[in-house]
Amino acid sequence: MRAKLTPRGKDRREQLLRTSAQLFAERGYHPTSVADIVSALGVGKGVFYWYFSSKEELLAELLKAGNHELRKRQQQSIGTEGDSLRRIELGIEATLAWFADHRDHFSIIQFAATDETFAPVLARNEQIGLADTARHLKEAMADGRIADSDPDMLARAIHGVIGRLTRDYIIDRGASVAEVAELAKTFCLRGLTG
Amino acid sequence: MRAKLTPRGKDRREQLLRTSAQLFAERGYHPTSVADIVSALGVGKGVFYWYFSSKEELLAELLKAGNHELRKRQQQSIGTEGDSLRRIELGIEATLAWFADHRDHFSIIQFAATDETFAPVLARNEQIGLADTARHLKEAMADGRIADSDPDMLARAIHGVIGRLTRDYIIDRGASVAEVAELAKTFCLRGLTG
Amino acid sequence: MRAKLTPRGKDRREQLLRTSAQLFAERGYHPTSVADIVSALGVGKGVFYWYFSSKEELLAELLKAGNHELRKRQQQSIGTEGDSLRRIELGIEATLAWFADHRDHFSIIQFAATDETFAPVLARNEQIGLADTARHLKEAMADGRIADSDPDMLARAIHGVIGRLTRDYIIDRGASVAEVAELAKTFCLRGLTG
Amino acid sequence: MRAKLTPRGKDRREQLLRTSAQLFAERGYHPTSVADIVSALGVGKGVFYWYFSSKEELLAELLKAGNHELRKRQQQSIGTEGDSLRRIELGIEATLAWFADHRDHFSIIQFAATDETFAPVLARNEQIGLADTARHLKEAMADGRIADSDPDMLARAIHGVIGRLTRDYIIDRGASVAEVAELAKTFCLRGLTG
DNA sequence: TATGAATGAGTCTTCATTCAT
DNA sequence: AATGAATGAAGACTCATTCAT
Repeated sequence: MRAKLTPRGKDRREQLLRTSAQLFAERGYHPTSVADIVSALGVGKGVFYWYFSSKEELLAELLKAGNHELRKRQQQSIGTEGDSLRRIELGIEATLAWFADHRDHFSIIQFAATDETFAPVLARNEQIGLADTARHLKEAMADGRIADSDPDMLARAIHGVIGRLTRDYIIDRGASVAEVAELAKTFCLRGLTG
Repeated sequence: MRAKLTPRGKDRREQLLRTSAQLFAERGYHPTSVADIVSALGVGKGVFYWYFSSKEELLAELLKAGNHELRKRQQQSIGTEGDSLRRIELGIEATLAWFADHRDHFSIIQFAATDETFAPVLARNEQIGLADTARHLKEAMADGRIADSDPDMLARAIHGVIGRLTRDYIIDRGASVAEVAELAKTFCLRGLTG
Repeated sequence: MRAKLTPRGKDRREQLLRTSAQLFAERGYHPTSVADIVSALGVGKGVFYWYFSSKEELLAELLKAGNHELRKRQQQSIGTEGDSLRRIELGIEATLAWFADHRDHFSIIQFAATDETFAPVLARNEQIGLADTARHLKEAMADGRIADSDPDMLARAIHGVIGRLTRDYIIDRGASVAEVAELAKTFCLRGLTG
Repeated sequence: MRAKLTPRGKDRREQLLRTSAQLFAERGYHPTSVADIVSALGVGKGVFYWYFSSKEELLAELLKAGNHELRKRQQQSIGTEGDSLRRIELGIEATLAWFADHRDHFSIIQFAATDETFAPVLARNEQIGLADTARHLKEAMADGRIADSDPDMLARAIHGVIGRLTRDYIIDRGASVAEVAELAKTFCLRGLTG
């Protein structure tokens, strides 16, 4: 991770990130060699190692950047909404919508989850997302909107629903976000409120 | 997949299956070499290939056998229970309990999901589980116990909850099955009935 | 090579020889494993090593036995023919005819020629065949039927013609022996007599 | 088959080709491992795979390049000779002479003939050589220099003679080209003209 | 910045042969 | 005589990474 990059250098870096993400999603991380990546861009192998110190670092970068974007989208979507449960609904929608636009990212996360190496990055990402959800849940409990219960476990249950429906419908079948979001919101909100 | 195996041969095969599952779960599939597996058993490399035609076949075998066992447990647990929603609850409990006893299997499934090679086996396994759940849901809808909705999508939502809580609590933290099952059942049942 | 074999034992040995020859011809010597051979016969691996001390020995056996048969056929064909040149013609015909009936053997010889291991057996076989031909040639020279020349080199030239036409027409295209023999005899006899 | 090679790269490629040819000829194709090849050059194993995608490809390359050279030599030797039969004689001589200078190549062809994998390349090479010879034969027939007969079969008979004498005298005994060519030419020309 | 070349440990798999029963 | 099981050396090939230019 060089500190200073010329504009051209930034472009190259972006190119590498984009191309890798695509290839990783298509073929998987291990089956995609550094040689594949650079040759897809028509450059020499040195280029890769000029911008990234290793293949692992690149994936970590991808993971971090993706999560950053996802969260931005969630926050934009939630905006200043005052209702805690409504915030959860908006978050669900935003998440599905973002993955619909960034399908590559899903498979990458999926893989990273099976490799100890990426546990730290992934854990941090998840922690952030869970904390967001849990915050809304705690507020809803404090307001008596939902019964008292373990907010962390509930947050994980909700993320489980989102993750599974995203994979099965958004990624695998290219279903419409609205349709899936509808069921996801209903199921989760009822699950919380009873 | 040799047709005839002497008792001794069956034992060896089981040993290989067990040992592999353990190593795959600990270090991951790729990082575990065939050499690691056989040397853990203190036998020659050829032994592996006497019982399995490839490392891939071994994993597929593990996947199939595991799912078979899981389903057996679910069926035993459900027994002749007549109430459709209660059957779902029993299924949730049985699943968490089985994974608590077979943590290795969870990481193996997780990995397999990231490798195209195993998509067919995995798809078949999932399909079976989903169909079981969807059947109960359809019955509940027919009986007016829950509102009409897409039973397949609901089944996947439920499996999403179970999968996530299993991973985060049963596998990662060794939490008690009862405790997790309690929340999972409540969340899912409310999610269905509103 | 066990000294005494029961009648049943002799059969087994023959079966092994026949099956091996066929498989070697179809797939090649190296690509055919001992496992392939015994499993084609539906017997255990021990059987193979009961009758042959090694895969190599089996091939050598095949080579020797085949050559023995070929020569028998040539001799039967030549019988008591008094004319030396006519004897060469009869030999050519008999050789083509024998290979037409034993195509497997041709590929086996072909392979053996590329492996140092079998050089001795092959050399011995060739030597015998060449000596037969050379004897007729010497007689023809002594009788003034053909010009004096190196009988060994001439014999090899004749064998070159036979070998090549056998491969290209008898083996590869299943051409009729008569047709090929016609040209072979004409070409060789003219080559000798001018 | 990398498209771009620096001068240094071209050298390496040539070295690999040369070294492999030598080792294949000495020990045979299968007994020569890629490890043997690279260690004979004192380089790492990856070098081999930088220039050739497989051991097979290397051999195919060798076969093609060799045949190309041989044919060049034949054409140079024949030049603008107008007499069809004389062209055949010149071709015979050139072939023996080329193999005398490239003995390695002979064993390589010999081996390749026993492995289905190389059948296509070999077939193409042979086809070219046979077509050349057959062309001269047809001309000779048209001119009434030799009797009408199957030109393809005759070409194969001639190649049979050349192949055999090359192997037995040029390769195995290092005999003088002139001496062998003399008999080969006489035998074949007489064989044709009667 | 970038390239082509090189490294070499590590992977899966094959197979002739031997052994215990 | 015969079987299923086991051995283990050897082979082709991959690939992240480094280096000389």
